[in-house]
Amino acid sequence: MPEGHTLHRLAGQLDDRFGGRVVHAASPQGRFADGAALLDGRTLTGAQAHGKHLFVTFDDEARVHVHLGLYGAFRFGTGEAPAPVGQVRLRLTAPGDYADLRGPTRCELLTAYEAHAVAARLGPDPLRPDADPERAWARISRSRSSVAALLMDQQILAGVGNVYRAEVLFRQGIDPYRAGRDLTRGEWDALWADLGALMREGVRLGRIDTVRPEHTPEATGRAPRVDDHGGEVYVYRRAARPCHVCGGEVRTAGLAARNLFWCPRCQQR
DNA sequence: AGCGGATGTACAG
DNA sequence: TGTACCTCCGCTT
Repeated sequence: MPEGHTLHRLAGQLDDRFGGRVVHAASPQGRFADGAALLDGRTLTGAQAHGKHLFVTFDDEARVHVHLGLYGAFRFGTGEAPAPVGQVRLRLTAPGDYADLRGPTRCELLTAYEAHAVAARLGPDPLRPDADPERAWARISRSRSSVAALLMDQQILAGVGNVYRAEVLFRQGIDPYRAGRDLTRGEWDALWADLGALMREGVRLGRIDTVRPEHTPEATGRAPRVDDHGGEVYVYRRAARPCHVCGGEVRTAGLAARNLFWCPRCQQR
């Protein structure tokens, strides 16, 4: 379930479980065998996320750069690690703890310099304290592209995916097809602030929950959402269903090879 | 049992 | 713009 919040949460979990410890690294599947061999027996010094990219640092300054792509995932376990089932790209173990990485689109060993270069290509990440929203606004406020496309562009904003895009535009009442350069400064400030709040909540809970208290199933009596991303949302994957706020029909359309969801009645600004 | 879609990205043309 | 990547899960049969 990888949007930016997932990677920040993973960085924290890797830090908690393996930070400062000597780890055993292996690639049961074999596709990261060379990298795992170089890391095996080293001390894992820390893990950081920048947008959807994860960097795990070791005592020789080498970094593992991981991008989960659409279906990559880490799974953590305690106790003795069981024999790997299926395709495990990277397994990290330390006494009493293990972590399995499956299905990433990238898992590679980088130098500190190369890792910095990867991060430098990304826009500001609402989850990072060092993020500078002015960098994103400078691009957005000059662009003729739709705000929906701009929010997903990792060189403009890092960490926002299809769920946060749909949900933040709904919460701010912004029509996804509006051009970036037609947004007001006030609208941008509200988008940035809301993304930060939503994504921090996502890190805390481990799921994407965007529905305000007054619109929750408990408050309105409607049936709670049950699906594989787990959270309560306004519009994401709710095409043709009634809007939680106005009761109108949620719409969907393709936009840059992704499915966009929005409520035309609530999002007219 | 098998199909298709998914919270993402990169590359071909 | 389309397709490949290569994993999981829900849905259909």
